[in-house]
Amino acid sequence: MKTLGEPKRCEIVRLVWSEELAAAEIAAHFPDVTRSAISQHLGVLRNAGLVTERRDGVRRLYSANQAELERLRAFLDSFWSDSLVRLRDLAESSEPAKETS
Amino acid sequence: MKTLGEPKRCEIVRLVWSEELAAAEIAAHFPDVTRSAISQHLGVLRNAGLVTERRDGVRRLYSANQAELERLRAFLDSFWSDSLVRLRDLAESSEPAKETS
DNA sequence: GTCTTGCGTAAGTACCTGCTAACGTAAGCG
DNA sequence: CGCTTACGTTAGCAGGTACTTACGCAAGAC
Repeated sequence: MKTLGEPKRCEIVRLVWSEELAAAEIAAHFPDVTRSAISQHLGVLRNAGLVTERRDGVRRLYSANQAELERLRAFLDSFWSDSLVRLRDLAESSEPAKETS
Repeated sequence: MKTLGEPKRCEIVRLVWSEELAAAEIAAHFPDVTRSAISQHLGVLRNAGLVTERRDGVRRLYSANQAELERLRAFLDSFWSDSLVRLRDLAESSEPAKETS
């Protein structure tokens, strides 16, 4: 979650979500920073397991790790749903007069 | 999103999601850090609009800003659904042989 | 008034991080 | 072999940040 907190990394994941892209192609989307910076971001994403790397000759193709991203999505879903459950529990315990005879 | 990337702030939001808590009560959940550190985290969360503050005499009660958190949830949902849409579009454009006469 | 309680704020520090510049490396072309 | 391409990696730096310590400030209690 902290990894995707960085806007550039978040955008990189979106780029490689549906299509495999080479490092240079990804870097081309960020004209304001050097390829080196993007390469480091890719290293962080790869280390976090959010993207996978595939070698094609001299190029390195990156794509999103759907499984890991689905895990993150599940965690975020639980974050909200658990909280809503607690909200409901609180509502039930604070307004018991309605149902109690 | 970056704000919730910090584990302590994430946990604080969970704590005040369903019940209003005073600053000292929140700090009590983090024995390893001083109240000052928690107070600063609360400042960040308040600044980000994720929690709201209510004065009660000398105490300050914090609760989660449901509206803002729902906005965040919507953004995260769009993050995934948009990506899935792009995946589908890609699948359609890369396998047109099936349907094309 | 003084004292305590509950909290925010300011200053200072150690650490982390995102960046650039320069270098290293493997693949392919001649 | 050298040369280029497409990368990663390292060193170093500027800025951010999470933390502690110390202080300030309002609300009651007395």
